[in-house]
Amino acid sequence: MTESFQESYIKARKAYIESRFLHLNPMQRRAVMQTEGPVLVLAGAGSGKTTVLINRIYNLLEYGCATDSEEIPYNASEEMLHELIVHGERADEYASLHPVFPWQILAITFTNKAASELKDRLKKLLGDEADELWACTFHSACVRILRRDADRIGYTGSFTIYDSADSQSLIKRILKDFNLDEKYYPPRTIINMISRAKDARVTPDIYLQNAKSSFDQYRQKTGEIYKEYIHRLHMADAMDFDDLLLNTVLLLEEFEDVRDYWQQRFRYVLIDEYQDTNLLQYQFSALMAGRRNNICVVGDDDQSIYKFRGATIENILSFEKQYPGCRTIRLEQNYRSTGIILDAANAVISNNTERKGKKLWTDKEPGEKIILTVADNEREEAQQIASQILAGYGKGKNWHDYAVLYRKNAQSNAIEFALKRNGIPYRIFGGTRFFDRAEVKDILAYMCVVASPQDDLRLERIINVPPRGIGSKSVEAAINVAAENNCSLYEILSTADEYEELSRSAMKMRQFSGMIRKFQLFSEVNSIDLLFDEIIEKTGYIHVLEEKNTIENNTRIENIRELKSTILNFMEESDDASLNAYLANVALYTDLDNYERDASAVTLMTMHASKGLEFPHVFIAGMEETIFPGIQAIGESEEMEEERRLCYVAITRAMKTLELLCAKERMIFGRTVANKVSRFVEEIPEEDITKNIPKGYSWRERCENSYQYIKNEKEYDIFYSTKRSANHYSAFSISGVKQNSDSETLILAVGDRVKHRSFQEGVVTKMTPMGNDFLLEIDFSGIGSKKLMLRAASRYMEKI
DNA sequence: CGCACCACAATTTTT
DNA sequence: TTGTGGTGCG
Repeated sequence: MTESFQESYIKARKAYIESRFLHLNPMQRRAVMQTEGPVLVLAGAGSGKTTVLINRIYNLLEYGCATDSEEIPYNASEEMLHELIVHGERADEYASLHPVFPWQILAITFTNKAASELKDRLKKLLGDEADELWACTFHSACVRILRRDADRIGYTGSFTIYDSADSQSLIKRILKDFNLDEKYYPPRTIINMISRAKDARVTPDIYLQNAKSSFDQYRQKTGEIYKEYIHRLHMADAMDFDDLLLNTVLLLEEFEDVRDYWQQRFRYVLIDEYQDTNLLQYQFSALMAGRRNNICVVGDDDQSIYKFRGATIENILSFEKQYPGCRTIRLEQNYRSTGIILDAANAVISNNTERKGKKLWTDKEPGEKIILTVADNEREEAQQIASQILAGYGKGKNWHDYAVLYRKNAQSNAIEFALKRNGIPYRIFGGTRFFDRAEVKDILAYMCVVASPQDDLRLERIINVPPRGIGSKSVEAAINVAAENNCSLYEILSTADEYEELSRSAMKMRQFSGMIRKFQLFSEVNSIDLLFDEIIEKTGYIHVLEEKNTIENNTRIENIRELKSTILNFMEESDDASLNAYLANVALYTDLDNYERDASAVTLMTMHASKGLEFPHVFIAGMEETIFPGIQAIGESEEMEEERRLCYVAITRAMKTLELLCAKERMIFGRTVANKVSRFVEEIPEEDITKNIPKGYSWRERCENSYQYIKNEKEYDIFYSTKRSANHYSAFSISGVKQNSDSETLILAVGDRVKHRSFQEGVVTKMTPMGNDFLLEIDFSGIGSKKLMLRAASRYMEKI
């Protein structure tokens, strides 16, 4: 076989495969065909990222590494070459080189929704073969890996998963047992701190050591909580979200055979939304890609909006350094939006400094201008949206062509109300999630306890729900006994009459544990939907709700019915319909997964939730300083950049039209405030925008008389230093707001020392005007920085 | 023990 | 304005 034959074979093969991907643009095609080694795909919004992922996987399965290899089949012949050149019948076969089996591919996404969309699209392309492929989230991938070998690291294979609400109640429980005040140790803050520690791989012991050497009492306490938290999770055979990642990484690092197994298995690793990965997720990816280093990450640094939960943009910025020889591909052609929308998005994001730099372009028409509407208040803002949608619907648009995006969930109220009044069907995402509703959690808690009775946390939740006469005193006593005997609460309940201190409710406790026992036996021979029915029936849960025929109770019953339908759904779709499998699935399930693109309804969601979605017509409500960008970002350049990225994400959701709205005044916490129009609006080029502003309204004028608008850190500093030198004016005379007659609001300035009723002494480090009030940041010695509203906090503070 | 009412505090985004 | 957590009474 001559060398030139080999060359022409490779060439023909490549040309042939290329011809199979002609529906892609050249950059996309490169991303599909560079199969070997590390690849970084910087994919702008709407640049066909998912298409690339799908086609890349298709290419791997169909042609293996043929497009990125010098190797030719050992039996390559002139005939085969000819077949390739003329695209003959057997060309497909001859072009293929070491095709990949579906189970050798690991494709990681961030949301279940993205994962199932990937799967669905692959299924359409490949048929049932796609089922073998791992297209899942980090968390579910970790669960699968852990289920197999959890015993190596001290868990059983059927460990339970705690969602964030579970973690929070566990923290609260610990605080109680430690006799610590939730005010000093807000559970949320503690959870955040633990989460960060885990991500940085700081163990409780290291954490405590650090705290001790720096004589930090507060950190020492939180360290103890951290330690206890881990301990209790372990006792309950439970892992929280972070543990899933951490333990997987530990497992892979520690056990060579386990690592080998997975590295051997997965020839190709693909990671979506790489800009949102945290340290652990990076380590996980690196471990899985292992020796072959066939890792392809797809992401967009401009769309990194989850820094607050530990995502480090560094991962994507430094990918090229971490993987020398990496090949970088930029996808900048946008297939989603009109020229004007892209122009606006580019203009806004260009105000950020920390980015790789990328400019979206399109060959589409410029399209319609962006509209800015200034409404009188949030009610009118919502009404504007409703009217526009109604008008569009009248012209033949579908409800699902519309989306309303906002910064925070609280904004949805007014919009919901307006849509309701106008009879517009809508779907809302976020807010209290379905699986966070009390009734849903209750029923699931029953199922958890049936699956693993040592789950004290869930047991405690349902021990008296519905009421069965085991009050908090009795529960407390039983918990104490359990702690003394170092065993689970369930064990104590089932042997309650052996303990004197439980004599009063022993009967009821035994009845309860007997019922759980019966459920366990029941579930051994029955499917989960029947177990569900049995639990509802025997606990009388729905029955109790039915007794009071209130709207609330009816919606609760609805929710429980809905839960049943998710169970049935799960049983249909999953090949492992065991109780454990269901519970694991449920913990990782979010509302967004319910999202149906074609449901005939307007979509309401936060900008965060909208990532990855697209809509022909988009409204963004609340384009005001202090809302978007949020108050917390003003004056903080890093956070401001994140807000701006969020704005970029929101703008690029729109395909055809985009309307921005703001209100002259709006109610926040029962108070009317006037905000300045968002700086992001001003960053959009004049020529892209049509301003729909009431006569005689000038936001520029407003801004001069209002402290709602603080442009950057410098101005901010000047603002406060002037205030300070002005010798302690009342906050309210400063902001030009009438002082309350009964007000005993403190007169404060940055630098003042205060004494708070519960937090003791602290120093005011920051004052931010907010509505008719000020947001104070006070650094309390030992506790750290706290944010308080001046008006409210004045009653508990004095100046010292 | 359970329910109703009151007081207070708090404001972001979520796999 | 909203939600939560604590208290006091039946």
